Amino acid sequence: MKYSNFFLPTLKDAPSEAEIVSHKLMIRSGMIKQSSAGIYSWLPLGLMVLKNIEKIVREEQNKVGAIELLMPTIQSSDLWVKSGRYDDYGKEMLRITDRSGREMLYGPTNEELITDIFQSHVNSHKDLPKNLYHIQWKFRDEVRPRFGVMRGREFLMKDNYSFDINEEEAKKSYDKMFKAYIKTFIRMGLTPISLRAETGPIGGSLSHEFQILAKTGESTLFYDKKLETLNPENIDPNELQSYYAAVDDQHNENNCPIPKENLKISKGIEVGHIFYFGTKYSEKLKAYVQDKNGNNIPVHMGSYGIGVSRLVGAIIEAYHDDKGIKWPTSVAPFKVAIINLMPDDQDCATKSLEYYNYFMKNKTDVILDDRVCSIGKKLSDNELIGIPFQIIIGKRDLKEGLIEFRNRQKNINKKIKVDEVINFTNKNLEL
RNA sequence: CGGGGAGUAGCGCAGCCUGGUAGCGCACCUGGUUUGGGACCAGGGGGUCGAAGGUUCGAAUCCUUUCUCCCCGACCA
Repeated sequence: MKYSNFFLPTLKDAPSEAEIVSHKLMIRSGMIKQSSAGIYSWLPLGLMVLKNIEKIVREEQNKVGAIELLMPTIQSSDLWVKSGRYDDYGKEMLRITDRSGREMLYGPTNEELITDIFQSHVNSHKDLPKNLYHIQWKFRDEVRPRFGVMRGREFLMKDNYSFDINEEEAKKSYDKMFKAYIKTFIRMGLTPISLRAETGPIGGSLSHEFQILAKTGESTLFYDKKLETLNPENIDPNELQSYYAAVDDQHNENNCPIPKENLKISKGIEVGHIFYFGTKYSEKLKAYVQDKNGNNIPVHMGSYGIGVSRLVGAIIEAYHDDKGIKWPTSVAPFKVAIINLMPDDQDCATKSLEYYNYFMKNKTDVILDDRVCSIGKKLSDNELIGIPFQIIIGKRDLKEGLIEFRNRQKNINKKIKVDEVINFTNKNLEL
């Protein structure tokens, strides 16, 4: 992508409505524009990141055998009446009446719909286990939306639902998801901390929430330091679940089960939540299968959510400095930025294009900053949008056969010979 | 939903107390000079002052109503 052809409206000052750093940076870097309280348009740069996160989530789900489908945003109220949640959900649920006076709603979650889909097609224990998911926009009419996309009313969520014959099998599905979640967040460059959680209105008996570490996080976490150094290739859910982790109001110094030297305290942001809730919905919505003996039994279910749009904000909370965003490479909108400081200079233009064409051909996400504007603006815009690897081409260095290479995350600036730029960048991309 | 704050140009703000028909910085447009950190000079465009009603010869400014947005709290992916 050439910057001059792109739509990337950066701002020097954030609008006064933005308070926390990720919200400010998302607005300043032209990722989102607020439409109304808790509802945002995703501008091209923001959408790219959202899609990258979505892709990682999808890949990790598919790897463990979850099957993607897509359910609607607008649902009819009748299934919710059956499950008993039409009244329970209260004002958080956005209710809509269609032209014939039917009561509809913008789905805040999808247990009812998925259970209905399941029950109408699955009748035998032989079809189990099943794990279905979708990535869809949800709406919860929060009393007080805030923190930009981290607590919007409209948000993109990956939610899946597992169906098993009994509790023991359901726990296996649960653990599989648990593991997939840890891997998903690690792939995004984050440090996930899993905590045993309250089940809340979704109900059930077993639940974990996943927080990621960020200095500016909302909750304070107390946890075993082993949770900080996980090897994604070698995750044992049961072992992880046995490690100590608690949010501040559950933590008690006096009966903390682990020694003080192993206890870490950090701020976190919740980005995922998983539940096992047994037969709560399957009984109400008649999701029964026949077991080996021909008995109709309700399936055991779990549900698993990842806040995809929230992750965009959360990652920024975890990775930024006073100049802007520092994207982890895996989710960055572009991996490489080629910054031509002097687009009017023939040599600079030629060199920039040469690199640009190379990366385009090699399918590396690359942006060429070919704008005619001051150097300061160019460099600060690129710092703001936080592309991990920046190749800076200017007349001064080029005369000496040099180019400046920057790693935004590691704060590394380095002069490199022009001929080595491509190899050097590729080497960095592999890390 | 309780408490607090704010709506004036795309963004950040001043003006309001003490009414006289709107201003600054950035951004934008034109021309020129610049070129390794948001550059400079000159010229220029853009606002029914959130909305409605009222007071007044006259309202951004005073009064009333209303809408929106933000912050703190209780609640959540």
